Amino acid sequence: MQVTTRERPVMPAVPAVEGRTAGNGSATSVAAAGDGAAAGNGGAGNGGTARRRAGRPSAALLDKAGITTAALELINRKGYDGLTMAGLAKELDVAPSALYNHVASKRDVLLLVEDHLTSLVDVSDFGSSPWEDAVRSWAWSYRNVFAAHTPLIPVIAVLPVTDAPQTLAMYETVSKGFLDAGFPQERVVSSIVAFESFIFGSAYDVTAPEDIFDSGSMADSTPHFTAAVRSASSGAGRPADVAFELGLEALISGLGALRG
Amino acid sequence: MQVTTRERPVMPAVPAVEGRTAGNGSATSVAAAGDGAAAGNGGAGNGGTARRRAGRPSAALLDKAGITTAALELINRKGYDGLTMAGLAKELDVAPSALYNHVASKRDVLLLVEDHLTSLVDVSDFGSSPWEDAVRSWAWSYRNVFAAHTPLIPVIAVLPVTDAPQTLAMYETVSKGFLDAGFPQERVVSSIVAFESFIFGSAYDVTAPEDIFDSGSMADSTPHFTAAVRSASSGAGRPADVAFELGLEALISGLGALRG
DNA sequence: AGCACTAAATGAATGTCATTCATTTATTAG
DNA sequence: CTAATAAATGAATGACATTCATTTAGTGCT
Repeated sequence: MQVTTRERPVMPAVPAVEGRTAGNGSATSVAAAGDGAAAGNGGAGNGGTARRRAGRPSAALLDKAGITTAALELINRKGYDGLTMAGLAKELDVAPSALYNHVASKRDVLLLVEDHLTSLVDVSDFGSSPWEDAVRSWAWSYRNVFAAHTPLIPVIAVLPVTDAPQTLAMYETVSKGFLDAGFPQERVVSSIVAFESFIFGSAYDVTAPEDIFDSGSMADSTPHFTAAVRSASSGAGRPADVAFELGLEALISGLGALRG
Repeated sequence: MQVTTRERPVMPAVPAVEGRTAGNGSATSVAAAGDGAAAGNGGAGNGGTARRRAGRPSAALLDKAGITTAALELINRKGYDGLTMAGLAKELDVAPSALYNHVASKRDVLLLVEDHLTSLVDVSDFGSSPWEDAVRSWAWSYRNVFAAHTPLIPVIAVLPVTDAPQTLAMYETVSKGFLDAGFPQERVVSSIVAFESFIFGSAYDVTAPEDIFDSGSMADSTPHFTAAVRSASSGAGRPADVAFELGLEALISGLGALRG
């Protein structure tokens, strides 16, 4: 079946030749999403573009870098619930199905975002500062970046690094830092994983509501816990930060002992 | 609008009086989902029950304990993707909308499951063993329980304990254990949170694919990391277990130092 | 006993999504 | 020049969670 009788007024539509060299191959290079320059579409300004004709446009409207940028923009503006394929398409002024010429699924979009965010993690102290200091700044930065992106954590945890070049680059830098600090080669990966596990878990804490430990009506039956919660509240700094600092320093001194 | 002309052959349907005392109040008691006895429905056997008549049945078909049990059964059989409200309803031989008389949302179902699982975490060593040993068995048990239920972690992390009595009970036991071991009251909650963060993060690791660190074609550009991955693979035990052990022992000795 | 109210079912929408498919148009390889 | 491929559109499709009107059964009050 499939009867599709439909007249549409043929409207020639503007030629739309933007001045940009085709350059950027799309399938081969694995998303060098670093610099946001690519895939313009200005964003603002085109309020009410005339409906685009069907068929391949002369210059591609989409590429991975542009999709990544738009996804981040959408996430920042509306949160992860607001990140829908339809919304992303609208942001890019494109039909939803067009996205599937560039990514295979929504998960792919999340991967692009994840890899971009990882490139924001600060690894600059490895090589220039003592191991303890380098790990400390890396860990705080890593936690801070992903605290605002916890929905990505389940994705990262199971993500083969092959699919995420920036992530792989971070591991390389950190691994070298651990090796140079005297870690035995067989322990490097396990140690990094231990730090990462703590970091991801701690990222969730940041998003927890203030009253998460309010025992409410059950306070009577949980005296020790209730008292501990109350006395903790006077401590300085956000609770999530206090716990992170505590655990991080414990890991740094505990794992640091593995060095030769 | 809403025209609903529809004849249905009136079929008396079996009286369905199951021998069980009504007992169990549903709204008041906050889910004592411990023993799975409640809300039978056998599971197997009733292949093709005659369609039930609309309207309130003489004996309630659903309660929180039954929903919890069925949800767990479904999760074990089909995973979290298989846990849908429709599927859960089918498991309980009930219309999907019936569930909403007992839970407000799917999230509520996840909360019931979470709280039940928490009751499976082993806290028995607190009070009977040295702090180090008690924490160790608690942490391993906690991680193992939730490794099979990582989709709950985002829920737990933001869950006010008020809504989860078993979870609160666990915190009470653990808090007392920390206090008895000599932890200053103001540090107890932060310390527990630090352990928990590590535990949740580590639960994800368990589910990671074997080849997660395979750097594939990028191996050349990541020599240190690639070498570290290779040399780690000869280590004993599952990688996730090795990392967990390493981090846990570091936390135990690091945080243990806080005691007076 | 009668009556209003509430609890617990059914069944039929609803609305939101991700994803797929046929079709159209443009570019590129042979 | 022609076949293949790439990149759009627009119209389904199929899961889902959730809501609503309706039906039936217990409960509390007078």
